[in-house]
Amino acid sequence: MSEKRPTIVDIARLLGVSHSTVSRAFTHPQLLSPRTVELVRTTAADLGYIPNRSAQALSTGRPGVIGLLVPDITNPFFPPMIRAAQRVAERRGISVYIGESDNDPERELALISRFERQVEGFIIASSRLSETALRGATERVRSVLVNRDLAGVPRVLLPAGEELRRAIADFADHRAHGAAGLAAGGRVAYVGGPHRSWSQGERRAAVEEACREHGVPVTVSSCEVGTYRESHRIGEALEVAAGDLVIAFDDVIAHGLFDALTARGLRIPEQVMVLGCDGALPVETSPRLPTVRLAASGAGRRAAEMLLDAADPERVELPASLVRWPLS
Amino acid sequence: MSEKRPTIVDIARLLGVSHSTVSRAFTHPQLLSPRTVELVRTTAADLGYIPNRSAQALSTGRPGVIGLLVPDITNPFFPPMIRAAQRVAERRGISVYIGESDNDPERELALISRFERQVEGFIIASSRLSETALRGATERVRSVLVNRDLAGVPRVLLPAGEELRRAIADFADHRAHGAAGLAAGGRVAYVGGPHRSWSQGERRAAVEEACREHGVPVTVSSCEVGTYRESHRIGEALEVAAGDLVIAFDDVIAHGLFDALTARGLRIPEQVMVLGCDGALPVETSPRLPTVRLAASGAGRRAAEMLLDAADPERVELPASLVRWPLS
DNA sequence: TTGAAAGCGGTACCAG
DNA sequence: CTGGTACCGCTTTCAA
Repeated sequence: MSEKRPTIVDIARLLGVSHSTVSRAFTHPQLLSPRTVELVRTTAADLGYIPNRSAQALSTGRPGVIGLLVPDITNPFFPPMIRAAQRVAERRGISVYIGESDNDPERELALISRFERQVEGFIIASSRLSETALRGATERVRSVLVNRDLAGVPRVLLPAGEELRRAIADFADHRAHGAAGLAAGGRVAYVGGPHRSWSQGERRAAVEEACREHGVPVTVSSCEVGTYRESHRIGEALEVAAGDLVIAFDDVIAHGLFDALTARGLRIPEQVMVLGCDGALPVETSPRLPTVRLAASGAGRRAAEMLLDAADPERVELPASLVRWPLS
Repeated sequence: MSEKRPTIVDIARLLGVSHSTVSRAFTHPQLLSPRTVELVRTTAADLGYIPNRSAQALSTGRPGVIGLLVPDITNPFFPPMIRAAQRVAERRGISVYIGESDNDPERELALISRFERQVEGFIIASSRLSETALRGATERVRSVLVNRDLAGVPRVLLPAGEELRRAIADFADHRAHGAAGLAAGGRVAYVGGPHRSWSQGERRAAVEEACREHGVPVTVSSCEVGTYRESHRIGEALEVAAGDLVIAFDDVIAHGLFDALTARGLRIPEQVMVLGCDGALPVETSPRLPTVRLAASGAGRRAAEMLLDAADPERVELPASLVRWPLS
């Protein structure tokens, strides 16, 4: 396998032209006579010529690759983002290195220094780095952040706060009017995610603010790892009563809570409502859980475009949508 | 950002040695005096030297990258595989290009030709290519297949057949003894996946054979796209009665069927059992569905090792395990 | 044990 | 419009 593939020199020799001509036929065809371009291109195709990216990278200084860093590829939120970014890159002839930090800042930093020399830039999703570390990295390599709000660095944010506030407002409203089996004393229980991330802060703050504003009591707890299994355990002990609204950091946690609460005999959504976040699970439950659906694909696409088109709009927010919400 | 990073020439000049010496300090330290090696290495570290992979690739002819092709990155089966392969590659200083074919043979082929010149080899998971096309590709570039059984090409297989047979044997057994609410007339309904893949054939064949062998009537149908939504719709119309066993191609389909059947008033698993495959969902249902859990991570790891260590054992099967199965 | 020099496969500048 | 040539950063003979 892998016979020696033809280079521009082979093509040049075959055509009796200089290899610069062959190169130009691909990179600056305007400088050449249409006939020459045509000739070069067809023989190149005949020979099965494919440019050597390493050589191009070396001579242009542009590697033709971007790095995409995620904390956890098995979190269903990321694959759609990866896919979208990849599609954009592909259309521009650019490849994507995938790097997974495993939620570990050390590993994230290691990945960055491992790749920084080889890529045109990074898309760093849900970075676990400290502000200092992240700023240092982004100063060395062109980067676009996803779900991290660092002033001065291009970033795409998927805030869920607005929709969470809406949900809580609806909840407070129904509660006040004693509608639909909601007891007057209903509370909100927020179960946060495992990491200190921008999303974490944003969602929690929104929940707390909205509850304060609407005079709804709220309790806050957190996961350590964020798996279904763990949140199920949390749900077994969670202080919840009929009339409450349980808000989870994400859909996986929401599902664990949902199942645990159901097992405790609480009827959902009639007695207790469970609201998740992300909207990227490949499966649903029955009854289907409401969620704040985030534009993961949109974020991947936008981030890639910002990175590759070097566009300026440096802080982009993509709207979320509250779906399957029974109170609106 | 991106100041000019130091090259071996910078280090060489600083030390008053030739740049070949610097190069050797990294690639063939045995050839140098320990003092020189030490000297070069420390000043390299001081300067923050990072080798330029493109240059290395160009001069050695080895790109230091492998390509990992999957049909659908949002299918929860693949991320653990990607992660595992990535870890192995990383440990060897090799990066991973991720490519998604979107279940489209054309796209898969396009990705292959786009990458083949830039990678040391491919891991091709669940290829959708015809045998001819795939053989052509694997002749040009070193490749390891996952879940595709092409003689002569190194491959890692995750067969589910044995465990499916076991499940059906259990089912037939219980049915014969009229145990646990299983009506004597119970049947097996197999709902296949959307693609003609090796796994598809393997699972379906196993189900049909085992049913024939045990004298259990079986019906076979198929998904067109394989989403939760679609399989839910299929479940609404599926011909099922109390005492039946429903086997789905994967867990996503199983969940759709499960919810639809539950909505039809069938109690699961008391009246109807639903068995999935893969065991990679980030969430579970309640009651938790049994599944044939495949070693996705193991496959990623093995495939990467086979590719990078150029080892010979060319056909590897990784065992599956039937989990949460109520009849064993 | 080290240096000099020739590539690897392209790009891009300078002439003509 | 096209050819000649230097160069990108590193590896690898070949000599010394």
